[in-house]
Amino acid sequence: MSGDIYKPLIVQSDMTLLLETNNDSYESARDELSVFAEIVKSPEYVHTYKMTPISLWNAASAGVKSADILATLEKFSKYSVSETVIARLTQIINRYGKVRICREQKELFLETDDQFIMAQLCAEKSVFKFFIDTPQGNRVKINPIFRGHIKQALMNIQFPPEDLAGYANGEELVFDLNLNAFQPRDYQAAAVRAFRASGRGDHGVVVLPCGAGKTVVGIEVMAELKTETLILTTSITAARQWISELIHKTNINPDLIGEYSGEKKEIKPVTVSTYQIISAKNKAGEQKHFNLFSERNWGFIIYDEVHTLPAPVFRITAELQAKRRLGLTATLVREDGHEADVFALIGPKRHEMSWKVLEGQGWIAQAECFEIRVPLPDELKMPYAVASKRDKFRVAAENPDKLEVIQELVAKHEGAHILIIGVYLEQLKVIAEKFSAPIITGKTCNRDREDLYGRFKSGEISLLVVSKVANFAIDLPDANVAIEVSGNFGSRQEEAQRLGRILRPKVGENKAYFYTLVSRDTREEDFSMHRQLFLTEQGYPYKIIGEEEGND
DNA sequence: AAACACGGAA
DNA sequence: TCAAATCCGTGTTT
Repeated sequence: MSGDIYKPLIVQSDMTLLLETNNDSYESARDELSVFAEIVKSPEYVHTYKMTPISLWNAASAGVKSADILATLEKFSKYSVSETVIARLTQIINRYGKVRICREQKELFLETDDQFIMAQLCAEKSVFKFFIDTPQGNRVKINPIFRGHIKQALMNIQFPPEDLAGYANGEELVFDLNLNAFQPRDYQAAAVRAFRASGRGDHGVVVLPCGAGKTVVGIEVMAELKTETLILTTSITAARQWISELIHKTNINPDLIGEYSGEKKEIKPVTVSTYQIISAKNKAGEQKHFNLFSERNWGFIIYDEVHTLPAPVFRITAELQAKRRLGLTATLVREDGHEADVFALIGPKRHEMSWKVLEGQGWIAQAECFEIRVPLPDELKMPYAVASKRDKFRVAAENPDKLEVIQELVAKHEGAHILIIGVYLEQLKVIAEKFSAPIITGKTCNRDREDLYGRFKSGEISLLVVSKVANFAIDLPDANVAIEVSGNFGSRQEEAQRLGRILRPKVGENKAYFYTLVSRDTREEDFSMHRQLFLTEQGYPYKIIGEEEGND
């Protein structure tokens, strides 16, 4: 355990990890650290990771032991790991599963092997208010109605429970996969196995990059469970995508598949709905559309894009703990810190596939990311300086000198399919005009959108300007170059989504390019850095261009 | 019925 | 932090 200053890692006693990026073992260290730590900062030479309770519990739920983590830290660390870190780490990891929820016939119990923990729970009002009996030895009867609430309460006091109480079986639905139409991929099958893992499985989250076929994972699980299923999505477009995938990839009679949305109110053995309609309230202010949950005996619930769950859906999910449930997402990070609710109410992360691994296997295109820093023109320096804090961002984002850079990039990638993505309509209109390219905004009607998508796909149009619709529309066509001219503050998942647009495998050279333009020495740089965190964690370094005067 | 327009929500 | 986008519900027109 003697120190070795040529290793890449420094483990600090506040549970943060500093990783040098220009070290030979940087990449293997990054891959191993991401199992139990989250990246928080990614400037050029040293990346900062943090071991949080949730990141550690996710690892613990996958069977990682504190000794494994310690071994990884020792393997990469310059100096021996401090006692404080070892103690804290072990303490957090060991808490996972110390408390279990178990079933005996129709009754639910909270169980622990440790009488001191039981004593502690009995002293915690937020927890003991759900007890419906006095503890017998190391277990206590709880009210099944509050299975979700008690899990949230236990999370709050840092005792993430392991839920072994099982599920109510839903109505049977017999069908098979249509294996003539598609071939399940190895990693999708691995995700299904990890989710189903006997005993503790059938609730939890699967993390897969955009374009890796998350719906296929959901459909494969459905084919194993063979029960009536409710699928919740973020938009109508996504809902319809699920429906058409289900029709294409299974032999379920299309009459048995329904859409429950603002337009249609079908409740069928397989029903696809949106989070919004579930969150809708009536005049009295209480949950409308609750019949969606009570009308049929669902055996399985799929949460698409689980990182976007709105608060009301968490409330409902808390009541649905006896249902099998699968969360799907490309990124578990939320800017609002509701990861704990996802962990408590949906379940732990069961499987994660990194973008880099998929890239290596050729399932997604190889991507190169660049951040190009464009100086503010002199005439905007004064307006920027005097602008209020919140206007500064807009001034920087709309830097007109970005136009020239776009020009260069477009020239460089002649013949490519180029997508220009931005937030501010005014700016986008100027760009569209300059390159006489069509523009798609929220106002563009569906017919025009489809027409433009079609012409872009066929190659008739090589340049398309899109606004925030790019974040929602999942039917955007393939492109191999994306230029981001302005982004939405620090949203990490937005960045991930946008990169996802260009990652679908390409014919010929399987490569894609992603450029993000920011004004140099402005607040835009800070936000841009935050957005990139997620991608850095996934192994996509940004090359920064234009840091010094006389850039290219 | 289906297609649209508008306001509210979060 | 903003601006722009979504969906839902209701009401009106074809």
